[in-house]
Amino acid sequence: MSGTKRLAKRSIIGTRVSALWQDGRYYPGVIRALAAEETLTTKALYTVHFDDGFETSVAGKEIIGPGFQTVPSTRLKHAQKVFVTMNGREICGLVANHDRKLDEVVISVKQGNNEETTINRKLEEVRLMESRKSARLVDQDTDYSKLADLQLSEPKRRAVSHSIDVPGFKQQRPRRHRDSSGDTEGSEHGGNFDDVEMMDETIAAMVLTSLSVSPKSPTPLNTQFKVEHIEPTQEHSYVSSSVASSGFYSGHSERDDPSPPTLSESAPASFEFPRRTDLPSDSDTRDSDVTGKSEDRTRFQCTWRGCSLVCDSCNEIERHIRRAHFDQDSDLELSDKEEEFYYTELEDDKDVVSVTQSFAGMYTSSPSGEQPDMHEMARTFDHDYQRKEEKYKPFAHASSVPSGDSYGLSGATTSIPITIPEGQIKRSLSWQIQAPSPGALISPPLRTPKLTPQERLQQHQAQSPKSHMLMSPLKSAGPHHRKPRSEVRKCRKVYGMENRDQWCTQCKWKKACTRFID
DNA sequence: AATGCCGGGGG
DNA sequence: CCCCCGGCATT
Repeated sequence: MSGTKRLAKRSIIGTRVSALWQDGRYYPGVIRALAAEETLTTKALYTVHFDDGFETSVAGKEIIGPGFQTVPSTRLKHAQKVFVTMNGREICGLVANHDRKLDEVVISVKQGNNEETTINRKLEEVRLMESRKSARLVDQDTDYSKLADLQLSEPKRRAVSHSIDVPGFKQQRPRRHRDSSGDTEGSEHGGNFDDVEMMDETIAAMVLTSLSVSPKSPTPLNTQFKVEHIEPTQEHSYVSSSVASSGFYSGHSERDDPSPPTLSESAPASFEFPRRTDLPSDSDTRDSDVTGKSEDRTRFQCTWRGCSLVCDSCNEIERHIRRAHFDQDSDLELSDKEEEFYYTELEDDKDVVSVTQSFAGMYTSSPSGEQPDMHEMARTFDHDYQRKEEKYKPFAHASSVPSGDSYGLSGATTSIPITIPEGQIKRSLSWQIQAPSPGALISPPLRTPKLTPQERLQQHQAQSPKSHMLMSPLKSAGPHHRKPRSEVRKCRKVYGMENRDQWCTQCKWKKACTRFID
């Protein structure tokens, strides 16, 4: 009737999922946004807002949940929290051991009283999320599992309101730690590289030092830009730069954990943290992280969404990109130097660029807009998601958001109140630039003989050559109810008939696809 | 012919 | 609600 677009009940945004965290375990959370759409060479990245307040980008393949993998493809780590059905009831337990070969997951469960039992399940019987119950429980759920696993290290308090500020106490390190207690990973190694090595404290320290703690902010411009750094999930740029750096400091494992160990961070640290509320402070370190470095030379900045790492040499940055963003660290791949699509040189104008980008990187819950860098713009790929996200972002520029669809909002306990200083920020970035330059598309270097549904999906996304005008808000396309057939990115196409179970519900019911809305 | 999905069922 | 499907428009 009114809207041109009938939006589905659910899109990926807002989907409850369980996503892989740096510690190699999955944690419950909500898809917050598409952090980086599929490109020819890379997997889609989603911004996942974990129930415990953290937020980070996760590759689609590392997300379990409706619309994503149904079952983890890797070995479940010890102490991974899982859910299984036992006697018709869903119970929660911790993985004690997972034998891939035997397809056997040994789970230890705490029963009502205090007896602990172990059960064996097949991988596909194991869920990483509660099946039905939602938010409240996630939040409430006494994590028995953990309680006994390690003696509760500190009196935890429950944050009741989600928007309380924690003035003096900033969750400094947005990263969890590999279980300091019982991550007896060793139980059966089968050459599992899926495990995440913890980084040396030393190295971590170095990294942090070299990156984020430049003692002063040399650039005069910084002051002016400070404002822009204060809000949306600041940890974003923070996180990613350290992730990034870990990439080339540690040499292996794409997902190292560079943060220095903190004593009390316990294993799957899901519930121990006070809810993190974004505080408008602490902008300076990050500032320098991005802008503040030696000024006089060409440097390179990663333009990957959510990352704005700056490197001094072309090689470094490419390496970083390869490691941190492409899923591979082998140097052999990417023959055609695709990395160069993801970084940009910083020179005189770098101030603008980097600030802009870093902002774009942090945006998370602000209007999308990604590489606002005009130079590189010419060779952009698919910017389609800009439009999409535009619609899902409930907050942010109140002026231009069409309003109306706000269900993307994590139906759960975690919504961070974000206040964006209206005005300038938006101005300084142009959200919707797009440069459809068909020539810029390289033929995808596909090297997968057999495609999983996921990969098909990715291909599709990568290939679909769409770019039209950005929506004109008040203009309805026409009076006809059937809109011109949309893009070919529908569940059926993407997943194929064989994988019907992966389709979005709507597609199954022959309704309008909710997964690939356009 | 295949796809996308509306409108209209039934449980 | 959840699920199914006839049928039609679009490709």
